[in-house]
Amino acid sequence: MRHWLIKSEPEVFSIHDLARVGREPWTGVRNYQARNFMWRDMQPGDLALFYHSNAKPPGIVGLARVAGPPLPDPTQFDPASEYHDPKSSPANPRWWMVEFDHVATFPATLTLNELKTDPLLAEMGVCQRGSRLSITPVEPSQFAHICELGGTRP
DNA sequence: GCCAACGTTGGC
DNA sequence: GCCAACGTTGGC
Repeated sequence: MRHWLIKSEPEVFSIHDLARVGREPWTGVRNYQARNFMWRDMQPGDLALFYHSNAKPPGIVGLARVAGPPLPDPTQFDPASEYHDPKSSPANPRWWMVEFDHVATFPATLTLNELKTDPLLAEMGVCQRGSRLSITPVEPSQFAHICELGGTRP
């Protein structure tokens, strides 16, 4: 099993929204690197850290699980969607997504500042200056450490 | 609101 | 294929 970190702006979609709906299609990713993670590398059952970006404070707020295989992101075919891609077609989809299930909500945010000041976590992608990728792989040891700090068992 | 980082676009 | 311009992300 691999481990991941997924970013979401809580004003758009928060860990509480995920807890409420239970399962959410991760639509709207329009970066090839992040797409490849979902399309090629994620397996059903993989666990992900749920990260709130553009939040006060930013940080990890819970856990999610990859619910199934990659699917074509339907928003790419919808002319009314802000994620519409006229260069894509249902016969040859360009953008893929997975669905995430809610696993846990941390009792408190594990803040970016805490991640950066922890020697075991400071190397994580999300801690690096200028990191903008919305999906990044996480080392199993880092994942386990974060679950412990977050007071949560996956 | 500022701005560094980085991806994308498009002229050549 | 190069690279300047531009747009977006996201912490601060």
